[in-house]
Amino acid sequence: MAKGNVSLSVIRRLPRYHRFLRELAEGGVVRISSGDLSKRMGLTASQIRQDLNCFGGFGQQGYGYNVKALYEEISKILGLGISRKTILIGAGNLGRAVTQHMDFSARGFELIGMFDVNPELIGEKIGGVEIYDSSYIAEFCEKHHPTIAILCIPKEAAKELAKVLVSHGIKGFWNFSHYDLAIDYDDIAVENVHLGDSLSILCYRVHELENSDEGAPAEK
Amino acid sequence: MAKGNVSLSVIRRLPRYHRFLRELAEGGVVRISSGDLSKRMGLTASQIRQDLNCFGGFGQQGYGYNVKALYEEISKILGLGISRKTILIGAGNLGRAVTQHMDFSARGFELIGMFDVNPELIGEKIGGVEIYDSSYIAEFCEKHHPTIAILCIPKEAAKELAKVLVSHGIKGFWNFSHYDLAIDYDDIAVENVHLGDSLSILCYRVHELENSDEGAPAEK
DNA sequence: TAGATTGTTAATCGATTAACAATC
DNA sequence: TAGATTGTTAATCGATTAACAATC
Repeated sequence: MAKGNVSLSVIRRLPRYHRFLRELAEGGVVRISSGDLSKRMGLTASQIRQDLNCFGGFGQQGYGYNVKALYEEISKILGLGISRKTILIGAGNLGRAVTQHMDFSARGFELIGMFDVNPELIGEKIGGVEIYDSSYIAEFCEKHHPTIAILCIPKEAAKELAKVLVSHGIKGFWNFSHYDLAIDYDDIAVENVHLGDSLSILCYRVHELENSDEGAPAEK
Repeated sequence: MAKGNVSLSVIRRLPRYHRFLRELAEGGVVRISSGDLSKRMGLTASQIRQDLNCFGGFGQQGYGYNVKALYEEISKILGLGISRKTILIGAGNLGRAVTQHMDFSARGFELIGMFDVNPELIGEKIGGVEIYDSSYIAEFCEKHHPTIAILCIPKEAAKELAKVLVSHGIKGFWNFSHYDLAIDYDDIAVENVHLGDSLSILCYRVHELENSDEGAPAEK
């Protein structure tokens, strides 16, 4: 589907296109031009057309793009809807919240088990999914062959555990631990969610704003 | 402190430098060269020196960088440690998990109140911080003057609420709602955390990996 | 001093934007 | 047909990398 290698910049914009298109479709919009979409998204029309043409010519001259069709195309490009057995490791506050907050199944992630080292949590069910003892992970993987792991554990544990999980067939990590998983494996997909880094960036930007305000009149 | 305007690419790398330097300092490492750090972080030495020199010359020829001093400098650049009154809106699973999971005070965020529309939650305390009724937000802001808001609410609510919060003095948003806040305000700092987009990107990358595997021998 | 490593300038690379012929 | 808008090529812009003189 993709014409050659698509840059990370483009890929990172795809989910946002997908989101806007879904909203447009839900709002009953049938067709949209790159110009119109660019205004809504705060991008240039050129960029939108360039991005989409990495994957194919989905538009029509003089018409624009069919919202629903384009939405479906991007769904396919993203690989949404392909079912993938998923496990979550670390059923603490964050792990449980993520489980309850995200619609995993909408993106094809089928959560089949959660794991924790805390004996108090073991046996509990969150959204119908049982929490098992972490020592059972290897055996569980051999039995059920999950391919995705969500890591909500401290960084010390993550580093060691990642190796074990890879050796048991995990192909993708959604990593919430404060550890950059990507460095060690390049034949494995890793998406890091560094909430701490994100909060630090907010901090910088508020700080920056305060400094630029000093003396300078409010811009608008 | 900053020499002119620093690009977003550089800023987004700062928290990661900060994280690595803290770990090095904790590990007892006193000095480090850009070359050594580049290997650990998977960057080029050139990039590290370029990035740091946006803010000042923190190194010394022939020696490298003093780990602790550089860590402190980046802390200052990021504006960590400046106390900012913070409120959290939406004390559902995600909001409560974020509260318990993040060390807000380490970055100067002082959580002074949480808000929710769910009557069952009102009056409850999470980590010593009380959950109030959302209808009390405006009054609370007038009284306590928070400058940061963490949004853990549905996107419909976020759009409307953001306006209200801005009019009551909020300068920075940590936005977990599925809504791109940045478009409307550019004199306000916004850091969006789109967990759904992040999961979609993981989906794409796993998908891409599977496709590149087909036929091609395993790379390594 | 000699070796190491920075800060900084120049070269390269990649991503974004502009332009426009093709065409619905 | 005329107007609109794409797909795509070329131009620009910005970010990364390389190189090296300065200097600890």
